[in-house]
Amino acid sequence: MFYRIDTKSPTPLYEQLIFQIKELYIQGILEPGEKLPSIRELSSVILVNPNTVSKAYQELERQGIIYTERGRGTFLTDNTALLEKAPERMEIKNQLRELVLRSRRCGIAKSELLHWVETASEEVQS
Amino acid sequence: MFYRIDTKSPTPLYEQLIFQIKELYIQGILEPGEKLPSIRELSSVILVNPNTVSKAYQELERQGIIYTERGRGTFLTDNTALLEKAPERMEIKNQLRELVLRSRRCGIAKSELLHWVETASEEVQS
Amino acid sequence: MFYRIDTKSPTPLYEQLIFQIKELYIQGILEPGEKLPSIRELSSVILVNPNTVSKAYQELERQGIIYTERGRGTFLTDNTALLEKAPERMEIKNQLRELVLRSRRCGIAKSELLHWVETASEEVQS
Amino acid sequence: MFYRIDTKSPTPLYEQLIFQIKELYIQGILEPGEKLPSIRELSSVILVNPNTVSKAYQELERQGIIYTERGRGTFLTDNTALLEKAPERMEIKNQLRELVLRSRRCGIAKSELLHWVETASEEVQS
DNA sequence: GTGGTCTAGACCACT
DNA sequence: GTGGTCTAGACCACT
Repeated sequence: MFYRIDTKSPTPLYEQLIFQIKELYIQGILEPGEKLPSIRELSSVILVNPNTVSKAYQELERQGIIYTERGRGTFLTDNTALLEKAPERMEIKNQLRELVLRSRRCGIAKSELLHWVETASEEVQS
Repeated sequence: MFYRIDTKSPTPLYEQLIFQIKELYIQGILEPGEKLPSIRELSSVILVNPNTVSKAYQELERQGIIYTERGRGTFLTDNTALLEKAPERMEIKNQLRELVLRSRRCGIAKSELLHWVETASEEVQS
Repeated sequence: MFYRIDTKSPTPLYEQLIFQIKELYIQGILEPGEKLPSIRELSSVILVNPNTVSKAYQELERQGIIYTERGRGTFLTDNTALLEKAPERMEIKNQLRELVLRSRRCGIAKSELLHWVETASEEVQS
Repeated sequence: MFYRIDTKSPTPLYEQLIFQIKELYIQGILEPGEKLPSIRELSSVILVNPNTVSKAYQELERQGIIYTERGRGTFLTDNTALLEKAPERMEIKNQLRELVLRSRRCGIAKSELLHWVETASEEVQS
């Protein structure tokens, strides 16, 4: 199975799930229209509380990545916007990794990088 | 005064203080050997509990940025290693800001960036 | 239960906890992967404020002895480096006790021993 | 001058003074009967509050190393017991330094050594 | 329930 | 006055 979460990571489990499903979708492993596993099924597979899976699905629905049909299940939308941006996402992700590497070499702590992302995000927002 | 914290930010107050003092030090506004305001003084200036300032000072001491003299106060060390890396720090910070901007344009959420920094950090560590 | 602290000792409570958990781990009484009691539980067992236990846990995490899973609890890492050094630690501890005994016989105060350890540590560091 | 104190050391200034005067006495640099500098004089030389010097002198007097004559000054006693134990003191000090070195090599923190000295002292006392 | 952060306030040793 | 430790208790996100 390709769903996997790391309970030791500082990233909340439900966010890990969100990122993973998005990633699988962008990489074409999951396709538009495809049915996702039910909350109970997925929670038993990845050994996580059903509430955690539910929270992830709700957020994905809010982002327009999935939709639910009462009684039938949860399905991936045909989100072309997201798919089109896949290459740029990849690039940003790689450049971020590059920066993390350089940071390590000059002794910048992870907490500092995270804080810089926070502050830059706030500036951009306003 | 140049110390300021933002109670609305998701970054913990004590971390904001750590980052700020480091930044002031790197920019040369605070100089090696200089005495920092006492815990009580600073806490009354920035309207924060003394324990919060204390936590920040203790972490800075752990990082070798400051040292304390019992009954006398807290002073900045002569941390040449940190000062020498100032330009590269600046550059990394700027490139990070650039990435945040680009991310915004293609709809990547802040939480996603934070998670990528987390995962990249873990990979680098091992 | 094996957790116990001495409020009359000059060693801070949180340090006593750190030393004790490390000791239990090294002696194999606590094992890698094992879950430590929750902060609230332990604090109620040893009659200490939760913040004090928290401080000890955070320092142990900094030392790589334990890790925390958000919302789940605190667990012992598989710190082989520490376990391998157990015999030498034991030996050093014993020889230290021997020196303390001899010191007592020729009227050397505890404070003097502590100071010698301090100064020797500083010399070694540089 | 041979009196020197280190304000950055975690050892209290008045204890540093005590240790230093004792050391100078044991090494024969200060001799029995010799007059020590007055509190005001010494405090101005080593740039320390007079109260700190006073506290050191009081403790040395309590230990029978010095005595004061009202209006004349402070003098070193003829403490043969202390002088006779000088070689063993030296040896213990050296062995302690050796242990500190070994500790460093197997990652034992200074705080741990200090704690072991504390606990061993308590055991011996009882 | 779990740990993380923060406040208010006390007490202590050292200067 | 200075930092260090500790308590009591609140609030938060995550599970």
